[in-house]
Amino acid sequence: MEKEDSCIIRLFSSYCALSEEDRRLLHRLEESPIETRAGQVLWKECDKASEFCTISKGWAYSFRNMDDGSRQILELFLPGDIIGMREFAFSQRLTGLAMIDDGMVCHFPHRHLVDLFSTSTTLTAVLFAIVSRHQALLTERLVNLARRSAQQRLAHFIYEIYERLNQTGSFNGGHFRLPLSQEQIGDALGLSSVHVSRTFTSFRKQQLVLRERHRVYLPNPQALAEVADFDNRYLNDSLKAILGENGKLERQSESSNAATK
Amino acid sequence: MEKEDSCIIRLFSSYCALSEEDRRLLHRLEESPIETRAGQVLWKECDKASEFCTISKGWAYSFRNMDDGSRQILELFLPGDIIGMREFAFSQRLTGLAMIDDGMVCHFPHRHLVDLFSTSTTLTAVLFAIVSRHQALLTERLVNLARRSAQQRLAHFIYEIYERLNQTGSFNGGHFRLPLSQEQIGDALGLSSVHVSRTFTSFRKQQLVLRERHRVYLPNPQALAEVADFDNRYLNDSLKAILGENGKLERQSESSNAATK
DNA sequence: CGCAGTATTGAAAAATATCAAGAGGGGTGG
DNA sequence: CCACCCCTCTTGATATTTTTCAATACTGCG
Repeated sequence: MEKEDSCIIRLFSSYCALSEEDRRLLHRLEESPIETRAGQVLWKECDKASEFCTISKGWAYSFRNMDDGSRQILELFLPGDIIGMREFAFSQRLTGLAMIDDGMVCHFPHRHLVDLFSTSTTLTAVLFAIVSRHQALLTERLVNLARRSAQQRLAHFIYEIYERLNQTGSFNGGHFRLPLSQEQIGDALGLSSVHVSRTFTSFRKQQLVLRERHRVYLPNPQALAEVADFDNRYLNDSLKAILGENGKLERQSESSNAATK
Repeated sequence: MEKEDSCIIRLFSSYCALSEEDRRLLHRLEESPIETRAGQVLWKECDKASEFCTISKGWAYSFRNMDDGSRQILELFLPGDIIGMREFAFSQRLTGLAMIDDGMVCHFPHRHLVDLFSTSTTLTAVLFAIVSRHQALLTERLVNLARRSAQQRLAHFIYEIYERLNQTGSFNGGHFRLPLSQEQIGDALGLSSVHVSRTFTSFRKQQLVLRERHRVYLPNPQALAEVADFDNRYLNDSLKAILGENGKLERQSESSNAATK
């Protein structure tokens, strides 16, 4: 991995070794980076959907506004993520998308992906793996919302972010930035902001999570994972060699990601 | 669509016209049909994952057993669905899979899909569209669990099944079979079976849903959809022409599926 | 007929939401 | 530099929703 690699190339190459040609194809997906501002809404429900986008800087979330005025935050996107794959088969957006931070995104039309299907089997398979992992995240979130207490939900949410930041190497020191208000966290967890506050207070008393403004310290990540009933297979098993046996596809060395659990 | 078409060919051809070659490729995914019994567990969490499967008869669900002994049902699979795409990037199953009905399934290894990527751009794109639609279902379920009351959840759940059965032409007369116990419904909705029972009772009083054993009558589907705050775009918009502009891919006539909403 | 799984109903308990009031913090304009 | 304001967070009291426990009824089946 050369240092000039973009986020998306780093993402793909964590799954599989890429040819120069593959890199060139991927670069097409990041042709026109756009600066975005914190709070900016990139699209709303029901907007026309004909583009994906990649995020190379900042955090974003997808959301759904409900009839009763409440809001559900569905996914949290960190740098390197691909956004909008849900709507590949749809003509309209099913969820809105908003920036949390200032950041940088690149749009590209659905058609570029179809082009990619016909040019590189490797990239197609990797893309499929990425979608598959994304679905695993979504599934886990679903379990979290449906079956766990407020404490567990919040613990799971924070620990998942901690793990994802770890994976992309964005975690250093015992703390990280969590640029979400308690209201936004509540919207993500299906809880009222008041209850999120109470839960944070309780975590502070238990020395599980110390939150200060937008900075979070985890004195004992392992303990937090246990509270959350966190099983990190859905995050850490996704770099397996899908492609090993096919002649055209090379298995990548495993050095880039330590096996866990 | 010839009458000899299998479920999966019908599924794919609802997105896009298929060549003979495409059909032949798809047939490979249904080589070895296996009879299954009601209640049979096809795989459990943590089992090795190297196969997808298609379901051609009967209903199935994916589930997750929680540490506290409860269970979450994540997805409901009806005939024609492809199962296990979540684990394409994983070496282990993340959820179990169980049959509701007696039925028929066909297993095929992940590698067949990679082969398909390298042989047919059309099928690849359609597959992607199918995955995308599946993700839309999952997202909608998430919103349902996180943001709605028990009444709305149940209404949404039932109405979604009603719509899906309509789409595959499996709905006739004013009623359909819903072969799930109230406990299973609760497991799917994150509710206790007791509360599911109360909610059904309330629906009966409101003449929204009449449930008798495993048969469900909807005197007024529209009213049910309104209670559920149901927006059917996520089910009915997914057959758009993704592939129109690419030379190799033909847009299908729209006759097979009426536009809705 | 009896049995096992499933469904219903009531009463009490638990979890979470809502409402409301106040506290803290950071940016902005004077 | 200060005052003010807006936004976010905290905390308490109360209301609502859903769960749990328990008892009883129902249903299909051997």
